[in-house]
Amino acid sequence: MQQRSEETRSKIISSAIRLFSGRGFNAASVDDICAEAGISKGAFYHHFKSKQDLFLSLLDGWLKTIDNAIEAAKDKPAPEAFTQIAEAFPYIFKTAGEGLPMFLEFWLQASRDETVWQASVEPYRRYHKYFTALIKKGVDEGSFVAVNPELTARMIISTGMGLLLQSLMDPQGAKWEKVARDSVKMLVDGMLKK
Amino acid sequence: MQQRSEETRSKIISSAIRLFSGRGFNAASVDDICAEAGISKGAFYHHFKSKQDLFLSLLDGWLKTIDNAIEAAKDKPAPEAFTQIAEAFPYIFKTAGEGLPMFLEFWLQASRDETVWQASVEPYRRYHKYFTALIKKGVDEGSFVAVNPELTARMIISTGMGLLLQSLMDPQGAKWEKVARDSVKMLVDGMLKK
DNA sequence: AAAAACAAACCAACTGGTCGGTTTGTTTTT
DNA sequence: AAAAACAAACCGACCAGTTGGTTTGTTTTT
Repeated sequence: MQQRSEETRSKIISSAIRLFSGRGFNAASVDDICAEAGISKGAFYHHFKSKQDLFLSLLDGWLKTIDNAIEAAKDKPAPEAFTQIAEAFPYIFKTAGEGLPMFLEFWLQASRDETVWQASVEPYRRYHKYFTALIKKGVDEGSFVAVNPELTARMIISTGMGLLLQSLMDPQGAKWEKVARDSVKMLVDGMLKK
Repeated sequence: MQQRSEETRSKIISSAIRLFSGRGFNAASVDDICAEAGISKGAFYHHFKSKQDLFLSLLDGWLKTIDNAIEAAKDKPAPEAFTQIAEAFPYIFKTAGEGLPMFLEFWLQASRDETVWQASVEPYRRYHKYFTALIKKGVDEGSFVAVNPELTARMIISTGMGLLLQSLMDPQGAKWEKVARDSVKMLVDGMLKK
């Protein structure tokens, strides 16, 4: 009963991730998603009340994986916490399927669709606050020099986003994961007390 | 006769920028663009042979403004060159019209459309090479410490892209321009020999 | 300088097709 | 028998692009 239902649902979700990230929300039709998942339109509308509903559900699941990664690094000293979160990034930003990044699609829709924006803006601000607090904590612990934590947090987030964007255009397998790791290392090293 | 023609063409272009950046390439229809520009579809297809042709034409113009900004900073010492390019960014990344960024739309289409990718990848690699060379030049001039120029260039580009992405979601007027300026300053300071 | 010819610029109606979404009735699975 | 999935048909809206005819400004002829 729930077994089959759950399987169908997850087939829809992984097909949707693949198509949304590959073609974009608008260009991927419900028909396409159903065809990819090998299910009927009826089944689709049994699980999601609309295409947008599906999208918001994907967004929700994705935000949860970020929260989990942050939660898992909660009690570590600041430099280790950054490193650990950086390690989790390649997974977070690839979500599932072919490993194509949904992230940009989430962001884009958030900038254009009021409902998606509403669902994203609070978590987004929370992440920025978290990174800022983590830097301040590093300063308090005596391991970081007193930089501008607000701005530095912004830049760390920016770097992650920018690298993802670049990897989107110029995909070269695991190479970008190394670049991401090296970048975080460089940023953290820059903050470390010599 | 050319007067009127040129005026129509520029009306199409500015409407297209507004709509593409506001809704995305797919969601903005040719009908919408014509309505916004206050011209007919016939006029549209007189000036551009397709919607994609219009898009490529916008991309081309945009890449030229970047080249110009880089060209203008050519002979300055490295730290000044970075600062000058950073100053030009707010203009480059806003293109025209309502000031909404077309950049993301260019990037997105490049990752999804072979033709757009072809038109973008060479300039993109050129910019990365340029920044790398600029950092090396700074090292040679004795003003920068010997960092990893390749990676640092990537990070500078990433930071710019990431900040733009953030500004897209959380628009607050000129605030992001200040953040961008401060970020470049921070990155350049980090490279400067103490 | 007026008239005629011309081509570029433009318009508005239309084409063939696809879209997301929904409904209806049937079959399979639990 | 209830839940889940299916297949097919339907719809009003919208899409990019085409067509054929009209306006506009310029050039040539008289």
